[in-house]
Amino acid sequence: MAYELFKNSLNPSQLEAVVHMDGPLLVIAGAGSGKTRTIAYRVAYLIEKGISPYNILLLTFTKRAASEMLDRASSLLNRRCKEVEGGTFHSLAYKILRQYAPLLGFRRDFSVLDRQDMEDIVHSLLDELRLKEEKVRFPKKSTISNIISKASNLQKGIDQVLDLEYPHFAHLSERLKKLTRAYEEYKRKNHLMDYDDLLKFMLKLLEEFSDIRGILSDRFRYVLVDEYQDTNRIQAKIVQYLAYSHRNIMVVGDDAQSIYSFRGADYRNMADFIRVFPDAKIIKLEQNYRSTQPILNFTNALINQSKESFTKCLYTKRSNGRFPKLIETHTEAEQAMAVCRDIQQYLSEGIPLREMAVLFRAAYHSFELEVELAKEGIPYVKYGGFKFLESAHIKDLLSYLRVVINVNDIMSWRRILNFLKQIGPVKSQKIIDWIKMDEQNIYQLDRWPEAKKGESGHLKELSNTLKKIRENMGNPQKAIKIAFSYYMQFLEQRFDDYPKRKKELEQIISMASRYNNLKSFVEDLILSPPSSTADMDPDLRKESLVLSTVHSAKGLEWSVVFIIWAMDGYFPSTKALLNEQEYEEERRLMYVACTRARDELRIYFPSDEWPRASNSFSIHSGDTMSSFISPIPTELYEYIDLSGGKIPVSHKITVGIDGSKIWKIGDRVMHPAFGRGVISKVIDEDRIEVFFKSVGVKLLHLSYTQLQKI
DNA sequence: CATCACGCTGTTTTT
DNA sequence: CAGCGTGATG
Repeated sequence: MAYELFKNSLNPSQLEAVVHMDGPLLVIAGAGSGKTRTIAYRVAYLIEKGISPYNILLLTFTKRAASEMLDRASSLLNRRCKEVEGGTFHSLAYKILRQYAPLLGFRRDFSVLDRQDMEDIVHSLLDELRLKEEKVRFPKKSTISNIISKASNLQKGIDQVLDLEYPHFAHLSERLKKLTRAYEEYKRKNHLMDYDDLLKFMLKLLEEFSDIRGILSDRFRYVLVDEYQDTNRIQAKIVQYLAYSHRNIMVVGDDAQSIYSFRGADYRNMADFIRVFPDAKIIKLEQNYRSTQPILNFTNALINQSKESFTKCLYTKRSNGRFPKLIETHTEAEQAMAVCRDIQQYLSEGIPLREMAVLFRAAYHSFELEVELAKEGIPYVKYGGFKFLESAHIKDLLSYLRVVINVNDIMSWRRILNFLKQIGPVKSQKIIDWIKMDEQNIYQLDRWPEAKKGESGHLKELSNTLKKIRENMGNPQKAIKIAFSYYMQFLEQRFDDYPKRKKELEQIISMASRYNNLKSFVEDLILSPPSSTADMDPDLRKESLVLSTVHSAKGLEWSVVFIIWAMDGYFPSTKALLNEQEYEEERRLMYVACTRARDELRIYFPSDEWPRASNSFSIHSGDTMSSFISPIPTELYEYIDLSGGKIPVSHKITVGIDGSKIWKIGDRVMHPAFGRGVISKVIDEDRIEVFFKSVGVKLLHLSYTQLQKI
């Protein structure tokens, strides 16, 4: 029955992927080639063939992607499709480790650290270990966390990561290694896992415990993995272990769309798949159902500039359509105005707002546009950038719930104790230690032996609140309300803009009504945080324009896509000097952004901001927009000049004797890796010596005259 | 030991 | 421009 039904709605390649039953399968699926559709149909097909949803595992990149596919499958077949185990690698790992963590020496109720928690720990360990010396500058805690995280994700040593990506910190390798060890130790001692640990320990579990491997592999008899090009080695291995007893594994991906290398993703996993499973069936999906041919011609040309060779070239039957437009404006402000005006134009042609999106590389690139949209009264929702859930007030509020759920949640304790008057990091730690001696202490915090007069009152109030939350574990909404009314006092003194934050907290409270158990509510929020307020309130998206980073826009599509591509806003960052690898990544980002458009593609760039204009010079002409565009045949797009013809002339930048490029802006001399420097000596017209405090290094640079001109 | 004020620094992307 | 670290003050 299913076969008959599906035959008419799928093309031959898709159908082949859908009805494939046992054995490894690699689907190379270009953008817009019906990947989601294929997976959804396959889930429905398997279930229709009598496979229990319980035995199917669907791994995706976001929770949203998983539920979309399962929704679709269930509308094809029936509601049973929703019972399929689906979600991110991280959420699966969490679920499984919740059960088996004791085998690895963790408590079952370990808690999960987000990035900020990780940085906080790194920070306090840094002080504790006295690793910082006065003379030598240490990387920021966020940089350190990046290094540690990357090493974990790549399964490499700190040394290797430093060599590869942070050569300017290579001399700190010993200290960073010591710090990393301390961090690992701290997490173990306090039963904490960060995001990377979830994957790492899941793999360890599968590697070292053959019985668990057996149990899990038997349970997940059909494993489907989406966006395989964005998995890292650990994830690839996890998949292999999960499939080891049956080899019923399907991976779907597109090597040209791999944009997560910064977190260790390796598109070569695609090629490796064939090596690991030499008998894998390979299916290519090259027909695009999304974009018009002019848009595809443009994107094909864009990605074919790449040194890497990709496995497919997209084509479509939608042969008509307008050409992509390249719109050059003078400044970013003019760009924002141009975008707004064009949005109004499309609106007047009858295209609804929800069919339009503006995409960009980094969250802050849309700031100016957001101002303009507000002025024009165009409603929008924004995806990407900092998470709603990561904002301090929300983490604060959740902390009260988290400690009730799990007394060992150190990070939450630190937060909420710190709010109390006269209690800072040191006393907090003492109280936490005291709580650890007897968990019941949390409901009688005022009995803390070292409490001073003023403190015990506050502690008692906190205890009472926690007690009331505990009594309402079965009613999350009420529990949060209790936490909320207690927390209000701190909210007001902590934030000037508290009315806005209060509203956001109320939004969280309203979300809680969908749950009947406090624990599952909080766990859901931690492991799949909403990426914008729109995720919590679907109505918001109905009549709004979408603004999104390219990363958050993956898997979505719109009729009209506006891309605003700036290299930087404030001043030329190190990003302006791209090395080949970064440039490659930049191009893929642009490619992914372009392929989201069904009918209209408009790419805007401000010539003045490439990089910033006024006191400006352009870095290498090869690094600017024109380098994306110039290799693309001009007959593939339409160029619109709103810049008044004022395209800045590129200057070549000085090259230091170490081969590095530096540039000067105002009174600052910038180096791509070392950051800001000061001119310590002017040797002659052509040579200067620059001192970089960040690394304590002096560099000799040529062509001072060039710098001065700038 | 907590808190506040000032000055320096340096710009992504996500689970 | 905002977040961070430092150092002085209570």
